Amino acid sequence: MTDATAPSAAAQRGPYQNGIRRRQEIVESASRVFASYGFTSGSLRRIADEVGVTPAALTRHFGNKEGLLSAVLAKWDRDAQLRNTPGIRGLDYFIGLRDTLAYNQANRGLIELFLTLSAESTNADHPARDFIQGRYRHVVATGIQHLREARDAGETVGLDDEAISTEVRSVFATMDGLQLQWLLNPGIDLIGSFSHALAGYLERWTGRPYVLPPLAAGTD
Amino acid sequence: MTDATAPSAAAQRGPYQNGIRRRQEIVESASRVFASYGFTSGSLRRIADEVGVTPAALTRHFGNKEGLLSAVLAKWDRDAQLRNTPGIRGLDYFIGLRDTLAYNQANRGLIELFLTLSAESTNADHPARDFIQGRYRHVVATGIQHLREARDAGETVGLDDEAISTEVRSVFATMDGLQLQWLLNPGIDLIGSFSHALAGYLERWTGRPYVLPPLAAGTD
DNA sequence: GTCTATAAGAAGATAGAC
DNA sequence: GTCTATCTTCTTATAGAC
Repeated sequence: MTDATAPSAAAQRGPYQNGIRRRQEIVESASRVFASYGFTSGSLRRIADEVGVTPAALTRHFGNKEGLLSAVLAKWDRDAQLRNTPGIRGLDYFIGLRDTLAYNQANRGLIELFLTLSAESTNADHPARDFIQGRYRHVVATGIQHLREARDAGETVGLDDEAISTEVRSVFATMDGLQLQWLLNPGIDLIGSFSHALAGYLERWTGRPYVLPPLAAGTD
Repeated sequence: MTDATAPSAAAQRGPYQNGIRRRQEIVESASRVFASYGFTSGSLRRIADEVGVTPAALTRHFGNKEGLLSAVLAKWDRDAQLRNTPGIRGLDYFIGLRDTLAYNQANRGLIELFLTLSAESTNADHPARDFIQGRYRHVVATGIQHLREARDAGETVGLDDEAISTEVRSVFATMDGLQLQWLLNPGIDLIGSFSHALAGYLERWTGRPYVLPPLAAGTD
């Protein structure tokens, strides 16, 4: 396929334009396939068929299958960084987790990819194990930092460092577990259930009833 | 399925003794392999190698790979029934979840199997999907029943049916999420973290501080 | 850059010997 | 009951044409 469709203005006639777009297509397709079938069972052929090329084109672009997985994880990390809003701190960080959940619900593949790779990473020699472990460490560390900040600002009652660590882990556990339930049964109210549970955590931390502001619409 | 009846006293010299024992060995090995690699990626060859037979022997016993999975799930269900202690009701049921967690921690393969199959069952046509969905439905229904019983006995404050459903789902979500964290990082205090979170739920339900009795030793 | 063709191997499953 | 041998299909990866 020569693909000599010289596009008009925007597309420069530079030599690597199509290759870059093709790479993006492949990474997006690979994300879907790995999310659905896992890394081991998700085949290069299926990805290639989705994109409309042959498996040889994939190994050409990414060296081998693990190289493609690395590209998928790198993109995941990059996208997560972009969604990160640095202005939110302290207890507001946890309230903002509902927006994360809403985003995940609208992008089901993200949850599937995390869960599938986590399950596979149960094996010590899985290529994504370090990434998954590191990502969890980072998320928990961030949560701990924000809850400590809230405590130091006097917004909480009776939380020592150990309790903070446990509470943060429990919040993310509840979040992950509800996402798992939603994957298996999309009929459940994911946001509502988490909001309910989150209010419970906040009430315990602050020692007073907590009213959650409604979810901002259009979080897309 | 033939499902030969259990041999009465000592090993009768009946003709099927070795076959039955061999079946058990295969199912146990398959549970381990499916837990580690998933159903799709866990191969008959690996299971056969573990047991010390050829893949042909496996298909001979169970028809095909799905038949072997069915046997694994059936055994899982049977074992779960045996651990079920029918005397525990109401709020005590939730306190008893810590014992379940302790058992799971001592039998890591159980958690791996559930998580791996859940992740795979994300695909609508996975052979274990109905089983996993049904199992979750059953667990949630049981929890709802016990929490309602506690409410009707006047042990809780201000819980309508919808809140009960949400609370029960959140408890199991926290449990599953902590188990996932423990699989990825066995260094965390699984029982302690869950006990802490569980106390929070119980305090919210009963409206008063809740002191959890220590975990019974030797839950094996 | 993507293709066809192909290598080298592992998968599930079957047939028939013992 | 379990074996060996074999079938078909699918896997990742490479070589070379265009």
